[in-house]
Amino acid sequence: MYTIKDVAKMAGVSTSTVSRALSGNIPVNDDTKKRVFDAVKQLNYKPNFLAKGLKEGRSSAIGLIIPDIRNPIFPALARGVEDTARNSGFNVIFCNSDENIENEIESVNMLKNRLVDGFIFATASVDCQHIHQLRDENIPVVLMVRNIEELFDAVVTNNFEASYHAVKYLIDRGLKKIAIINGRLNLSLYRERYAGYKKALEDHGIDFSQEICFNCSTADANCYNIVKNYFATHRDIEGVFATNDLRAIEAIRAIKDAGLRVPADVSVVGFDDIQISSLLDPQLTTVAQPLYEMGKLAVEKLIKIIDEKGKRKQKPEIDVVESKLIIRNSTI
Amino acid sequence: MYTIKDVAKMAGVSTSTVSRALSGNIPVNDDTKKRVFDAVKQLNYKPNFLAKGLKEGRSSAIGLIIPDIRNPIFPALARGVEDTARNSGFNVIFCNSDENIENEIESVNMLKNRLVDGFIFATASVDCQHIHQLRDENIPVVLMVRNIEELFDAVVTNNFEASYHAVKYLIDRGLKKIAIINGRLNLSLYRERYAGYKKALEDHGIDFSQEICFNCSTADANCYNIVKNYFATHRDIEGVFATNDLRAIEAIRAIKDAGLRVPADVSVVGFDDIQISSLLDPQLTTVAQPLYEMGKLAVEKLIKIIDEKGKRKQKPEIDVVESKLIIRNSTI
DNA sequence: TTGAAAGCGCTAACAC
DNA sequence: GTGTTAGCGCTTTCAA
Repeated sequence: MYTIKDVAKMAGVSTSTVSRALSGNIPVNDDTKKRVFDAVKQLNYKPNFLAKGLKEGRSSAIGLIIPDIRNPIFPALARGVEDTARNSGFNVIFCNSDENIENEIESVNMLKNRLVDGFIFATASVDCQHIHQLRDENIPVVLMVRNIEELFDAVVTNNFEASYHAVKYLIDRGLKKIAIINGRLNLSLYRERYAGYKKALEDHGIDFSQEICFNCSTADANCYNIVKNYFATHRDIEGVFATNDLRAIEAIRAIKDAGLRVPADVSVVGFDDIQISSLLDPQLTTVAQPLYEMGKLAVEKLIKIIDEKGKRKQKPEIDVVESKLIIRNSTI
Repeated sequence: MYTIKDVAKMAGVSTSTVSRALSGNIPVNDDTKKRVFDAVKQLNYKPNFLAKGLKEGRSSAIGLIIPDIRNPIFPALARGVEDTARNSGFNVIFCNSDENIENEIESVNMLKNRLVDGFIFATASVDCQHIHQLRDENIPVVLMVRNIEELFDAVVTNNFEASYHAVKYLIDRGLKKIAIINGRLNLSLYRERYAGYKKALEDHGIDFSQEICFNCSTADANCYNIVKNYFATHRDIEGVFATNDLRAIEAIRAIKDAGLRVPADVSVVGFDDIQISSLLDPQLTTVAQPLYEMGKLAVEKLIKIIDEKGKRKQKPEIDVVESKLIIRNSTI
């Protein structure tokens, strides 16, 4: 590995001239510039990011903190993040938190020691002092997918409207008794989806019934049993709005195993459009979130904040992207 | 952010003493050690990894280079990598290559500039000069999932045996005409799976027929059409061995759409046991790779090499882990 | 057992 | 337009 000194020596200039020539935006004589570039090429010189980072107090790296990359919505987000970061010269260090605040704090601390230039979080809502602290230390933060009380910059989807339209779609198809399978209601995204469901019922004169609001908040695995148990004694539900695709898939299995057909007897709508949803039988009608795009937007937002650093930030901005209903075969 | 100087001042010692106390393995007077730790705690001092890395020529970070995190086998691997790396004090910087050698080289160069301590690759086989070069520069490398000619340390699965047993299982169930859906045969893992298939047929006196060796190497999407076209004019295949789950899922859809039943008319076996495979209808019989474990092993191997650095490595070691057939409902 | 000092590779005043 | 120099925060000789 050659250093800037080697380049300087070969080009017959000082290291600062090399530094300036390489930076691009500081005037350097064309002739010396050429000599520098020749030397760089000949030695295949690559600047040491650690030295640069140490000097500048920044690292051209961002931290990505998500619950678990194995959860099918995160790969696309992560990919959007990585592509976009790379295009701007950033690397991404990724950490899984398992929704555990201790893990999250540990990761944040490690990444702070690395002088990452900013953080992207998809995190649980409760307990976010560590994020507040980042803000207080003037370290850029953007939340993704999961919003916390409008306190931070964020990129989220229009959960309320998307859910409203998904449920409205079922209603428009003539269905009246429509169940919802909720997720963890301490996440705002699930509260919003729940609210969209209720509002759609209300706007179309359908009574809301707590009895058919299923709760699969703990682990997705339970969803199958909850739905199956219900159908063991009731056959009245015509439609199911599942607040994510995994729950929709579980529900479909449960409905089938209860001896009913999807969509002939029961229509099912999911949320997320994870990769597998189009491969199922029946293919899942679901709300597609632009996950890759959200990751991209989150990084763009973060980099803007990084570049503006110093100027004290005003009110946080929440970017809302549009999710759209993809109609496939799990609904009549 | 406090620095080692602040700690030194508060503890009334020199920075070198702080450094020694913190390092743990250099003798420091118990009393001064205590004063140092007190100061560290009081200031909540965290060492700057960039400075440490610059000095030591290492960064406590590893590079993870995979084709695409959205490919369902990679999240579990990545999770295994991250968990294990973190437990040893390493962060992981992840890069998607899209199987593109240019991207891969670019990522490698960026990460080298960051002085990552080692690389984990899941990469295509052709053209691996950049990996050779890493080795020549004495930068630790471990391959994962995809092996290249036994040239590098690697963690792979027993593709040949696992495929052999999967096909043997179909044969044992009384099936004779068994097709295979191959992947890109320039990847050794697919060549091995193909070889396992052939050997199983041969050992059980079944003629091999090129006509029912389907090739879905370009894009998984074609798989549906290839299979459907075949079944449009033939009804003779009793079993299908798909060399990954996505192809198995496509095949099942194609078989169903051709008016046949799975598994009553055609049994289908997949490979990988991606998350969704147990949620399908029918649930997929498939070969489960211990993906998380493989990621874990790859990191353990890498860290061992990092720790041994300097000692010139001998022959590369290939760790082979066992994949196992999971019998579910897509086979009779 | 401890401190002073050099230096990892880079950038940015500051001089000229 | 360019060189000299200091210094980012850390570790590690070298002396004491």
